[in-house]
Amino acid sequence: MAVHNHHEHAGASLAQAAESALVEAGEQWTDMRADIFAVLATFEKPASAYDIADLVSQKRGKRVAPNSVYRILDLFVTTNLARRVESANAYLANSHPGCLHDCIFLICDSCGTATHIDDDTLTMNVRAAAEHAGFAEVRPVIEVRGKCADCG
Amino acid sequence: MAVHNHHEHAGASLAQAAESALVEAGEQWTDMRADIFAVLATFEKPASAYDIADLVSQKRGKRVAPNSVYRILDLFVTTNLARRVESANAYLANSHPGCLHDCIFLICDSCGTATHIDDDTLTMNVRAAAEHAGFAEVRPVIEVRGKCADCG
DNA sequence: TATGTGATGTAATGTTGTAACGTTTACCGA
DNA sequence: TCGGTAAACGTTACAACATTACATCACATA
Repeated sequence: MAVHNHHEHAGASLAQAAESALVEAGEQWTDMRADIFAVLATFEKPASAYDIADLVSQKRGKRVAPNSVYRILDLFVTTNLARRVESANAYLANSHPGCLHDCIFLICDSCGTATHIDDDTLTMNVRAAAEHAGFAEVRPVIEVRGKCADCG
Repeated sequence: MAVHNHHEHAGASLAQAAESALVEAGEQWTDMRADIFAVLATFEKPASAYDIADLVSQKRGKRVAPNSVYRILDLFVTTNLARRVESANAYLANSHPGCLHDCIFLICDSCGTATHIDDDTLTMNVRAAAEHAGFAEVRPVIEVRGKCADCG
């Protein structure tokens, strides 16, 4: 089992960490980005770009188009502030930005909440298998749909 | 490394195998289903429901609505004749129906073609990790995006 | 024939994602 | 202070993916 130390952030601490990470990546921490990150971070379940657009629109009292949200979500994903959950067409805030991982997401089909596991051994094996098959620049997508402990 | 014997089917043999598997599952092998499976099986890349709808429409000389295609694709997925590739919003024919697996898909971001690996040890580890976290009835989604050998 | 069931057809709509292009803002050097 | 530039953001339109509700058809059988 790979050992790995995390800071699991939440709330203001998480926003702080996100800001640092983004600035470190040479990007700006604008009001819009802060708002979108804040909204994203309040979700337990993967949030769709449209969900976020609605909430940010409310928050600002002015319509924010999905389009703008996608742009910023893409930025967040490439800078590792957020993750896209492919099997849900939705996004999650990364609770430990600045720390690079292949996450394994667990999504409950019943209540929709998502948690994640970090198991570097496992994800490395997946990468290795793909590379062995001749793939390069691999980006593993490892998600597990199922029924969570609460819904069991 | 888990040992596992497959029949990797192709062409008519694959259609045959699919038909048997579907009938075995207590479902009918209709013309429509045969056509959709045939079209799906010609693809190297994951095929969207709309792609399939277009081709089947041509083949039949009559518009087949996406709706009908989705219905049948869902049936194929539940009976293990086809797989959904979550990260591509598309489907692949299962080249060894009747044989139950958690496949690992490798999708090339450059040319779009998909291959798959069967590594039961690896997928069992993913299942185990999810179950250890309290999840039940788990369905792993393991896909790797990257650059295939040909595009490298 | 009447009735039930499963498969398919039709139409409408909802959801997710992108493209193209215009406007604003922040910052920099003259 | 004045333009110039580039990044961020806004607006509109549209493309791609997916579902819902309901109608119809074919076939089996009471």
